[in-house]
Amino acid sequence: MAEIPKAYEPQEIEERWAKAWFDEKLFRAENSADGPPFSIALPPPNITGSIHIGHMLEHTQIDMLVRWRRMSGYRTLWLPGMDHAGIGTQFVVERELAKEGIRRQDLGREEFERRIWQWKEKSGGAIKQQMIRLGASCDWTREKFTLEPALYRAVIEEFLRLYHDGLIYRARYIVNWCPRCQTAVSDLEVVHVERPGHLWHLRYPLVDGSKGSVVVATTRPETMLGDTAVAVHPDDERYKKLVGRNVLLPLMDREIPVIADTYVDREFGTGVVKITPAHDPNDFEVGKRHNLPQIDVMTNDGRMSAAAGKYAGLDRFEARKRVVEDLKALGLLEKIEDITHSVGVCDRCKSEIEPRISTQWFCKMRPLAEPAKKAVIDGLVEVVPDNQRTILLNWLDNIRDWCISRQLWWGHRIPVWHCDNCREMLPATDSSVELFEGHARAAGVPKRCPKCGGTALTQETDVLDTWFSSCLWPYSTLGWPDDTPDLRTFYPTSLLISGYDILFFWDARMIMTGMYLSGVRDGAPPKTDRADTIPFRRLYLHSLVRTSEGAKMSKTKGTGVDPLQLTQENGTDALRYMLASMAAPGTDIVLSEDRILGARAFANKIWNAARFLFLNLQKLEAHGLTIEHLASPAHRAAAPYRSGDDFALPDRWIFARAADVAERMNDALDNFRFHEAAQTIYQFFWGDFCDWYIEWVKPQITSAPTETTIATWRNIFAVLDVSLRLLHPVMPFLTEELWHRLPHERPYRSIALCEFPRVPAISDQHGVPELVELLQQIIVSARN
RNA sequence: GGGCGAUUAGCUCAGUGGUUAGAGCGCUCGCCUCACACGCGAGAGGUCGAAGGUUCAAGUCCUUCAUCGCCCACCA
Repeated sequence: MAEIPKAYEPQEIEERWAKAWFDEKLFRAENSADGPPFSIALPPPNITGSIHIGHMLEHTQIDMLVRWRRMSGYRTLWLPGMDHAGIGTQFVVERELAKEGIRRQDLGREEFERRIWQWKEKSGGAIKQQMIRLGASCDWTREKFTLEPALYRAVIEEFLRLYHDGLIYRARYIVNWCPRCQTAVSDLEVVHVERPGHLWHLRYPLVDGSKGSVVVATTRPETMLGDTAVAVHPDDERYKKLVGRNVLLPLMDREIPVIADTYVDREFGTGVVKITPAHDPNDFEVGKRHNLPQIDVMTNDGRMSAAAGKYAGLDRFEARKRVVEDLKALGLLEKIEDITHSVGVCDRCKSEIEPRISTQWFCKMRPLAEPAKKAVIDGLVEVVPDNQRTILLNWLDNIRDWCISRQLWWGHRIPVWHCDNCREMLPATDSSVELFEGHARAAGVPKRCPKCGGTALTQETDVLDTWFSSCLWPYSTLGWPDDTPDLRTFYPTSLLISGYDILFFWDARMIMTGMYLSGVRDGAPPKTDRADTIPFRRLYLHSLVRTSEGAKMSKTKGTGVDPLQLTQENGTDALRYMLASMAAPGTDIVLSEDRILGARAFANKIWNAARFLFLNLQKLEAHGLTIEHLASPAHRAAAPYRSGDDFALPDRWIFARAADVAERMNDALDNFRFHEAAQTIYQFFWGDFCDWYIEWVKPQITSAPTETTIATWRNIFAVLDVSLRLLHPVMPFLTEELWHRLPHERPYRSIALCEFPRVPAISDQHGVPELVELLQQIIVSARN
């Protein structure tokens, strides 16, 4: 095999195998062994661009486990797909359109949706190609997309069940409003950043003709235009006499009452709080208790509304400046304090979030959270690392209702119709969908209003939060709500691997909706085994790849690393190995150039060890010895071989080591210790097999054949074979290439369908490792 | 304001109470030895963040503190 290059050149090999695996549908679940099912749903990447290094870390870990299970005899399904990612995708497509000077409003809803579908084809296609190229052993015949008809139907089914059970309601409430995205977002989509700001102290005069006044403090002075009261603590002696009287709201010249409410902290500031029910969650509650008017002084795009009087039309930050200036001119600006405070910004576009009253759809979470909490406490879903379990339980304990409506154009449209005549709300009659311009929409359209008989019905324009559909993923992808063979075979999935950053967004909601939709109700016994209602039996939260400053990798910040470029330079297997070797549970990863180079050297080492064997074997062909004589599948399976009456010490040792390594790798992989699995096989292959075993047997395999030589040759090929199979989950391409250079019984397909090594080949190992270690020490001193 | 994690060799990191704390990279010395210089052989390098405590035994368990990072939280 003189054609074996001296240095491992991964590009051509990887591309060839990636294509072959895909074309042959090698990882279709039906191709797996007939053993117990093992299933994983891919956390669907957002179709907002392409794969980044964080995806690659996640996919490497999933793929290692999936390949390992598949090789260990499980009927294995790794189901891939993509998420439509409502707000995220709409954001990037709007940004693309902006380059052409187009706003989505210019296009209208339908045309804009068409543009996004085009984008989806492009981005989704790119992600799929990248995953294939990076060796993800998914069953692409089962690929899914959250907006495709079957999954659209699942979402409507979910909505209707929750709606009819009274868990989904529509209400006017304070929500997090993003003026850039012009939609409400959930609490989880607001990120808090510490920023320098000001606390403005404003003086509101009493209207009783006295010169008296109260001073309130605010970080958002422009909201004072919507104040409808000031509040003091009922037991605050300083202000008791003011309660029930009025102050004059400056700039608006509106009389507003002084009210008493225990919400006020007497110790903070002056002990007087301005109350703006339409722009602050606490004030909203206070306002409800005291029947205060709610004055929304802003518009959807973050400008001041008509209710803001002469400030109407101004941008909210411009209005802030003007309000402060005007108050100062009136002598009502008591003081300005410099503070740093936490500002909520939109997770997606980083604009400042405006707490604002708005009519939205909500999902009651307490009834969903309680059974989930109990299940986690009872250990029905194993959470790894364990400390994440506490974090999850804490969150479930403090859960609040979920704002599920979004004022977007991209997503599952809420399946409710409004009667144009009487405003009655009519949910879809069933969860069926129909195709419109090639894409799904709700088909269970109500025909007439049962209340007024009107037939002019208009569907709700809001769409659902992306996570409302994502949380069905492990079962909607298997055919739910239908009872399909896939659902019966592969559900609940065996494992969920996700980043801990989406524990609340996704993982927790999957547990909650999974249990609920399976019929688990708080206080009522479930129809099936409770564990079978949880979408996954184990939950592994993997680390995040961070920059050296600790920030998350981010494309928008330019700190994202393109894994394709790194794989071009170093090879996919090397990058996979590097990521695996750093993936210790519970600790985030900072990429290191050195570690990548080390992994690349390892790939090259494996290549050259094999090359050495094949080159020397060639020399033996003159003696009539072929690889079939030495390394046929039967020969490899029958190893180890005796040299004469007994096993040679090196043989005995290397097989013992191999068995030990196999055992440790099985254990490591079963416990998500990817780094240990990677380092164990590294140490074995390089430190034991190359540095010692090959060196020891070199004299025999480089000289003319004898019986001992042949036994040695057979053993060495058997060890190579075992090594390749042990390595395969982490370095699939290289091992596939080398494995195909060994002889096989036809038909043969892939090392990926071979058995993962498990059992020791030589049982009698008393004292061998110790003896060899002693020998190695003697040899080392001799070298000195 | 709560919670979590990190702190170990020059660097990046492993270390599941038990002999002299490990790896890779880097460094020093010697090698292009007919698989590999992405390599081979031999080395140097650590009071395991600080202080207490538990234990026959602590990098590992407990307490306090420091520094860094992350998450959660409606105090204007």
